[in-house]
Amino acid sequence: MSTPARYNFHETEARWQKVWNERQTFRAVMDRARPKYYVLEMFPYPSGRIHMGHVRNYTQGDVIARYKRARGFNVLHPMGWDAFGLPAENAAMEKKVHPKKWTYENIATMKVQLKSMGLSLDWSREIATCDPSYYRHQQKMFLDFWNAGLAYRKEAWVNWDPVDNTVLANEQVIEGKGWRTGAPVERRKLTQWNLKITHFADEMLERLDTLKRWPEKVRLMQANWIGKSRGARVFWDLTDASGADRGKLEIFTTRPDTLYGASFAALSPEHPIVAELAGSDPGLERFVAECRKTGTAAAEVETAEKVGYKLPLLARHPLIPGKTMPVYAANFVLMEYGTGAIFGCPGHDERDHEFATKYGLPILPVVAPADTDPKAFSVADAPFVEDGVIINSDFLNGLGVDDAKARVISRLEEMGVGKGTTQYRLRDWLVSRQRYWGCPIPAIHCEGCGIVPVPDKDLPVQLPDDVTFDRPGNPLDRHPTWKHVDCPKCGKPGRRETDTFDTFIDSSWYFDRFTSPGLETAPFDREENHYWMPVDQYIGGVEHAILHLLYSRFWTRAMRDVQMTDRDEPFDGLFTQGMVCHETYRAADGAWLTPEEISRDGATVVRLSDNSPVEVGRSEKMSKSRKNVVDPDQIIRDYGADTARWFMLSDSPPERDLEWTEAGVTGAWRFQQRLFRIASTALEKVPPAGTSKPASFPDAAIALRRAAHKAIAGVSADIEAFHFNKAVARLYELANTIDSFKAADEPAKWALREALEIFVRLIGPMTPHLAEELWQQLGHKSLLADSAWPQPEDALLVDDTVTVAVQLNGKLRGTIALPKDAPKAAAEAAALVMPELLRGLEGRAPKRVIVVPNRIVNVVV
RNA sequence: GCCCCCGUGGCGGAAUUGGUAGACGCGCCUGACUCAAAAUCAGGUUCCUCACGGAGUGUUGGUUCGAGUCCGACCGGGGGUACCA
Repeated sequence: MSTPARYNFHETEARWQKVWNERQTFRAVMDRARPKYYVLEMFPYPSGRIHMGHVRNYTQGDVIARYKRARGFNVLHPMGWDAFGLPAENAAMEKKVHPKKWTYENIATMKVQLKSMGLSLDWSREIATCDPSYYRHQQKMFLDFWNAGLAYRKEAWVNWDPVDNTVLANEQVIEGKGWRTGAPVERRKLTQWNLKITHFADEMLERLDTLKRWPEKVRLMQANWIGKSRGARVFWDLTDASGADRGKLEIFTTRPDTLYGASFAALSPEHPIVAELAGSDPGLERFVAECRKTGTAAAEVETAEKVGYKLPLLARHPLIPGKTMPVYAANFVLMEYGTGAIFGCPGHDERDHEFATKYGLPILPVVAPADTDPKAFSVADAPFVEDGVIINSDFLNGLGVDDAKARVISRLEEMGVGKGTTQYRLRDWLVSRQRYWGCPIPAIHCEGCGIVPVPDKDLPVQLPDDVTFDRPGNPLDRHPTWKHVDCPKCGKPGRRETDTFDTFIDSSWYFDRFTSPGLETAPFDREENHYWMPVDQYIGGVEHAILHLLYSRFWTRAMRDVQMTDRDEPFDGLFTQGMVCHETYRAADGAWLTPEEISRDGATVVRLSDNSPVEVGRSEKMSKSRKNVVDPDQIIRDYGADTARWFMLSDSPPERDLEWTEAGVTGAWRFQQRLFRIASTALEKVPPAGTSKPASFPDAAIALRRAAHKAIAGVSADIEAFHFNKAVARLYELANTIDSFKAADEPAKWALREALEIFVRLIGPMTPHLAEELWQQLGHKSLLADSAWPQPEDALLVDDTVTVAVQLNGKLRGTIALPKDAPKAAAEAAALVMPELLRGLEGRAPKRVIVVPNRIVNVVV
């Protein structure tokens, strides 16, 4: 036997990539006769180089794409670039390179890197969101939404990121800090563009239940973010100390059942009534200013004491004639939620209790635990927030909380002093950004006409190239000429809007654009879009559970409302993959070290440069700051794309974090080599392709055939269920079985070829280059990428003999081999003569014997 | 605080509907090959015990002929979210 050649992945991977490219194997064309399958991974931001997170994401998507393709689906698997964004501007400031140049150079680099992974992508559909041919349609859609009342400008308190010098949407503030910079956000009152995402709050919440192929976790996060709560709005008459009418106060509450326990009213410091009073009250003005200073960071909020400022007003209780209560401005009342005003019920709310205790306000219990004597029940020390029975509340006494809510709301409505309402936590999407490298907002400010849309004929509003980044702030704003345009309505000099769109708009419809990427006259062709959409399988990081995934659901509905599509949801199936982690290393001086800077010998780890000891830290998400990054380029160069892909899929379930280890990679690499060797050795024995099937097989060959056909069924099910690690384990098993198979006669050799062919087809989605190579060596002229997925023979999926466990009182005593579906009596008889069982029985007679066919016999004494 | 998820060998992780716990891989050990090493190949590898056997899926209690899986309480880890009235 000749020594098998070593597998040259360099040459092989490049060769097959070239073949796929030249034959345009993965080009997608609409074909109504075939079922479509749209596989999409979240497109990358062109930051410079791909990282391991990309490799994991795109490997998973590629497995699905290639698998579905083999199963006969017309697969669309495109790739593009989320190309607008702040890093390009930061690069411009630091490296004096234009954002456009920087972005396109990064795209070029990353495209080469992605191509080296051997992904089954249709590159002819590549798009970049910074291309005017893309964003012109975005501008047009925005104008349509504006026209339909889904976009508006409003002055409001907004989140300002002081590092990026721009406003942020609510979703982009994480624990009081900017999502990109981590800087504590400031509150500013500004006039900004908003999209009316709240218009769809209820629909988006309701439809979550129908997204069966989304992770439960993501649906839950979105539901919490939308935050629907039922309650009531209640109107309180305000008077001053003399009893003179001072208007009405509207509050929101989810606990109208506790209205009889009210002891004060509190307004947000930003409430209009407070603002008005502050004009003539310097003390109040100081209080409001003080509240504004307190940050919104989680730690600050938690420790901040509840403080109030008593206003010269009294509120009349809507249900208790003659009862009035004090009115405060209070720092814990938010202007953005409800009506910016509350009533305080200290007996049944933590915050109100703290506030009332501090200011000596009455604390009256109006709900008591069901089995407690109401007279003995006190909430002086702590509020009672659980369900119970209403007390001290006139017509509500004796009711449960839910009944009381319904009863009091109908009473309030009868009296005309309140109404039942639904409140959402979700707020409208603030989309203007005071930045250059984004899609210009197509609007013109005119002194006479107000804010005017840019006419269709003037679209796209293109970014000017000649901008400077020598100063902070928005380069568009200080551009000498760009913003000076005439009003399209009256022709007088106007001013162009210099804000650009939040880049999350760019990514809210790119999946639609992929269905007709070159179309100039519209964002997409209706028929193409109707054929390909929705995305059947979307894959990306869970960090977008709210941001991108919520915005995309909104944009899809907005397009529907302006009659562009008839679709409600963009993504039929969603999978969120885990992060790629790596150990961290620190030198004695505390400096982080890269994996290349260290050397490992058994348990000891030292620094390569000077052999000094290195402290090994826990595995964390790969990040530049901790230096625990491994460059995919390097891995692909040293081990090949197939090895990187195989390792990404083995071991860890795809939704969980994966720890990247050098040992794991070399293990994956050795397996590629071993496979090549197993196949090469076997190839010398097997009959040529197309040899007809023998009439019968020896037992060993039947066992091999069973193993191969079971692998088909198992791997298929595993891929469908995103259990790639289990599919990998099955493939190892099949490889081991093939490796140890001795093909003595012709039927056995035929079975060996069959098993090899099945194996090669099963690894096709995972290690496509090696599989394509072996497929060719097996004597096939056509591409594996164009071949159908193997079909298992049903007869080979079931065994004719099964191993049945025999237990004594539930403890395993041994196993017996029985024909499949043997009668219970036969199983029992076979078990009862087992020596291991008899020894355990010690002569006792069985009280009961439980037989589960094909599984277990349990003897009970 | 509230909501959700997860605790299985030295490690990553398997285990349809409750039915032989530890598949598969990594690591480690032994042996073969080699002057030697690497690579490769063969065997072993949950723990205790020489063995027979026993124990074992975070802890603890329960349901069941039988529990990693179901139920209760607790401990630990992770994620989401929050003065949301």
